[in-house]
Amino acid sequence: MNEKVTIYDIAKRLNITAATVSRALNNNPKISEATRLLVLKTAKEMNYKQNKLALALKSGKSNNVGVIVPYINRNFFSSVIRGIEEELYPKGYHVIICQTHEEEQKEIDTISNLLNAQVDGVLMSVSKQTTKTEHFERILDKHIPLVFFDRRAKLKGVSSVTIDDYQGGYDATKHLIDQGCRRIVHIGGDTKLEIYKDRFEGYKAALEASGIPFNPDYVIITKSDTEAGQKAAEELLKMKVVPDAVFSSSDFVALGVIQKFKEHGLSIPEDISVVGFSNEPFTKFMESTISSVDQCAMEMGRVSARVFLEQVKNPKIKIEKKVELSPQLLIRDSSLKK
Amino acid sequence: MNEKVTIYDIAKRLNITAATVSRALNNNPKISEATRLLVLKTAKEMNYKQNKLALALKSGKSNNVGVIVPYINRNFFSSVIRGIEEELYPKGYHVIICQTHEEEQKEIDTISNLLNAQVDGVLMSVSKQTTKTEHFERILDKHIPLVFFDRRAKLKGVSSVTIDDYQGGYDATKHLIDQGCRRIVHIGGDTKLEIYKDRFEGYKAALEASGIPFNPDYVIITKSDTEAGQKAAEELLKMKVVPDAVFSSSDFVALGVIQKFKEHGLSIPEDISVVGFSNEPFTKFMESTISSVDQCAMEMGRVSARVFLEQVKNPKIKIEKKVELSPQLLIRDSSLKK
DNA sequence: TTGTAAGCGTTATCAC
DNA sequence: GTGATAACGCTTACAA
Repeated sequence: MNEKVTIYDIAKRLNITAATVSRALNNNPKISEATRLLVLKTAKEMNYKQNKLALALKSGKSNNVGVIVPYINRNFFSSVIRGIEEELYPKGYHVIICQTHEEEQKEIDTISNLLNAQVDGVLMSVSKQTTKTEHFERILDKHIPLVFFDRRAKLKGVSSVTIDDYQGGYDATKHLIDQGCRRIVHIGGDTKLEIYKDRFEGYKAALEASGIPFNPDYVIITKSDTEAGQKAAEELLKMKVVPDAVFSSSDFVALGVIQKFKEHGLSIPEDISVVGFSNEPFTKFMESTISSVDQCAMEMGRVSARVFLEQVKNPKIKIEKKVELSPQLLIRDSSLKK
Repeated sequence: MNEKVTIYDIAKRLNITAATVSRALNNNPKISEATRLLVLKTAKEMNYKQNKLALALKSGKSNNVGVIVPYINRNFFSSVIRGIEEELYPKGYHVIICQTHEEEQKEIDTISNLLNAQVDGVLMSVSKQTTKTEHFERILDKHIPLVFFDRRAKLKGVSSVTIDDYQGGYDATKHLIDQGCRRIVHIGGDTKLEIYKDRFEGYKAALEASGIPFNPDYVIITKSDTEAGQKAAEELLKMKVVPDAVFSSSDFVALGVIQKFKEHGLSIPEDISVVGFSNEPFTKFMESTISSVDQCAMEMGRVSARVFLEQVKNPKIKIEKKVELSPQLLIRDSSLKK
């Protein structure tokens, strides 16, 4: 009972041909109801399962999509992937996971691999190191749908799903201003990445809208971990006039900042208000919770999947669809003065 | 330049046959060095890429493995998957992700799907709802390697990679005893799941080893979220003699317990010590950190992948390999008295 | 309505 | 050492 049953086995059993079996199984109209039912019945009896690989080779469609992220065990990315999987599985697609470790070369290799494996689409978030675009073009050359989520490459004709990072930065900063803060620091990431640039721009715009002059000394560009946050906080503590708020593009950095400030006896948010970005789970589990901007990760995954499905359905039309989800500012203890 | 190049195209160009091209590409010894190099050169020139699907159909090996978890965006599972991916990618395997949402039917469907897709192996953590084993046997019938990680089904002849949950429960409880606690509560999950049963057994064994009588009233079986922890804490607060320690099989429950206790003015760990399980990221980010038992998620993924590789290398040998990793007790604020 | 045969891109087994 | 051919399991013109 463990050997593979093919349509030939069914055909042999019924003294018909494999083509007929195939037609019956695929509800091809050009077949008599009688044989159709008979085939279906015996197929079930014999425990026939379609070999997707043969189908894939024949049709050129593997029913697999590749999803490429820096690291899969980062909450944001695993949540996006969850959304993608939940949207695509019911449509018969399987999700192949690949990690770049933020390395451009690995991204290039991975794409090459996925193309060899004949994936029907690639959904990805670009690695931080990436500067080239040739490997993306190789996907487009093959007319395979490519969808960027969150981090996209500068490339014409490619769809993307992001949040409005500018708005996120604006809202966060505006909220701090509303709380009475005036000396608002921004700690961000490398502005070569659009997401960080946009958050930074949103920050500046909010300052300007409130008539607060932009101070370049109040901007720190650094990595996205707790340690970087602590170091940044040390810098801030050295200033003649210590800032009264921090808007960070990373929750981890926000956490590091808070830790260091508390260590120095400052109160959050009374002395310094802090808002992070990403709505990492820990921000709401902390004893004193951290305000953050939610990135709608699962929704981003779902929407990315839908954009892919649209493109795969209309292969001729080359649409560049840019979906921008609305980020949500979550105001919590770290920035809400009583 | 975007159309697919096959070995036939190369053959045509060189006026040789596809078989020869194939041999050259696969370093088959029965070929002259001259043609080998020539083929390799033109293959590169023409930008030939092997079609993995054709190879897969021919060989019966897809170079894909299915990984099935309840939810991919749970830190533990995404970390295991990261480990699996990092171990398997260099060996040429792709990881296909599937989620069961803890539903048995979805687990059954998923396995059926993966088998149709001719995966070379299945690595999985069993859903909480699962009671049947037929769907696992279908994998074994096809002689496809099956590896359980963390949660395994009761099934002979299947390899598994787990942590020593008994030891984890023992260590956590012993630590609480060493801290001077005597009225130690255990909050666990459904003991139908081996992991919860083992942690519970470890707890009991540690009590016994220290001559502390086991008290059934000190055992609460519940779900694994913060709310459940808060409810459990309320029950404990109603007791005539309030316990002095809690060992929880879940970090989320531990968090809920701590929140509720603090709400009632109790100090952690002075009044009640708490140890959780899983080493969820938030446990070490909290202002007052939570002790927990680390489950070596990434390592578990790596090892699971290696067990799969072994089995796939020796298809004849039917080994039931049971790897048990050592959990690591991480003592933090919530249980360490000054 | 059903059968025949070609083809998807490889590799493997024969011959030569 | 190279070529011809079959085979993996399926779908689909084209015939019948």
